[in-house]
Amino acid sequence: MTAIWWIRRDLRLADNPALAAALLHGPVIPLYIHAPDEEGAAAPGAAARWWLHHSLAALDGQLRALGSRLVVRSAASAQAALREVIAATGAEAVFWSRQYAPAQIARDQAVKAVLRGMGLRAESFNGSLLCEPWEVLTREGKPYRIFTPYWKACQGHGLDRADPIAPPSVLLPVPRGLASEPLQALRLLPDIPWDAGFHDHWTPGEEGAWRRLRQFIGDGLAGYSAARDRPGHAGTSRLSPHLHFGELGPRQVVRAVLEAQQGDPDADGSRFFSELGWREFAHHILFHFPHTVDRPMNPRWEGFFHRHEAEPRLWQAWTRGQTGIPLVDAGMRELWQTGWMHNRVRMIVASLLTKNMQIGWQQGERWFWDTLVDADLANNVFGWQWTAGCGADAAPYFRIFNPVLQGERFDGEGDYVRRWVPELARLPGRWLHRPWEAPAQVLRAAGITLGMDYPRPVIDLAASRQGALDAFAGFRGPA
DNA sequence: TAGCTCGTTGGACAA
DNA sequence: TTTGTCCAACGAGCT
Repeated sequence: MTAIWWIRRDLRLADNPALAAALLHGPVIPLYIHAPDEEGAAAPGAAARWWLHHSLAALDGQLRALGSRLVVRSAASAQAALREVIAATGAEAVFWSRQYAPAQIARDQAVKAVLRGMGLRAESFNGSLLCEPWEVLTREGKPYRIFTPYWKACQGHGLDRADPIAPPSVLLPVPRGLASEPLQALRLLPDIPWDAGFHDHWTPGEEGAWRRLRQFIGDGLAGYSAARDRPGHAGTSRLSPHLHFGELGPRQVVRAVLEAQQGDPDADGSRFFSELGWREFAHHILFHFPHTVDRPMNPRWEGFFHRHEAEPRLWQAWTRGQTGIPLVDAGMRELWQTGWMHNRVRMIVASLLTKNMQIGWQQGERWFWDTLVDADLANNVFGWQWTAGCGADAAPYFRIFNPVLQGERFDGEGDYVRRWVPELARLPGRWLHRPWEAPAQVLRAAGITLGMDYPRPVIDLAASRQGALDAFAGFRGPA
């Protein structure tokens, strides 16, 4: 009794409950459907499409090694593609891992109803979260809005509830006649080769994910709490794109870290786990407050973050890493060249855009969406609203990052700025994060003419900070 | 129920 | 240089 494994963002064979259900049912058709128009705001951006292409290729390789292959279809709707494959194969069941963006939920509900109406088994599984959003509620049965109590409750359910499901060791072949499009036909890769540097930093696919996880556990876990804040050092796990595409599930990550902890008393996973917790919380918020896709979680801020929507000079400087503020430029260039940015720097560039520049967070969110390989709707929207001060965060509005002080505190050696803003490489550390204050002879000795080799700041940090504070204080919410 | 405490990631300024 | 305090007011979640 043939079953379709409808593959979405669960591009792995190990610990995959949808695949496991399909295997129990009978011969499995691994089907990837490309129907981005259906996904709304969650349709992958350019950098994520690059990842998706290579991850699908990797999955196809794994499937072929086991005797199967990936079936790829592009279609106007997933439902249409599923019907075609069902008609061609006589499949009697479809299994998939859940997604949590509003458009995806609506699509899946409709698909499930139609398939069941046709007499098929249609079931969805939790393939990407530690806790389903509806499992973790306050005692009043309402969704949490504050991280700490949420995470406490989530952990109370047990992070390591079930044993991981082993990957299949062999698969039955997909029927010969069942057509599949070549991956290239999906046109996921960029026309202009801006992705040239990506391969130096990333290996999409389940194998690459495990290599990254093992590397992190070996090198990074012990010093994680302190090292994670320093963008110039490889102190973070860099698992975010692997998790987004489901090449690893968070349960597998938890399990691997717990096992490592048993053998090493220095390895304390709790800080790292709480980062997984933020990922969970972001999905929890998106599920329970679906309007946050493009509107503030708190309606009080409706209409506030739009004022300099069309300030092209500031916007252009920000996107291109030419603001004249070294840490910000380093981050934006790291993003452009690698498809990723260190988390602390994400907060700092977002703070500059939304507060100092007073450009709407939605604009920054969409830029990140297109340029991050780990772009994840729940995380991205959550992070931007958090920084802008209109999301699930109780912090006061006067928290505005100062990119100079942040640079001096967390990139004191200047490794990060020197790497991504090489024109400043010869500037002494004392001036590296504030080149506009450097004496003329220091700049000369470093081979820098401000305004020529490196921009003067496009915005006055102190004045714009005050401007943002005034704007916040003066805003009384929508009428 | 009503009250209490607390809120990932900060900055400025004074001492 | 480091440390402490303040910067609004609120509302979530617990007791």
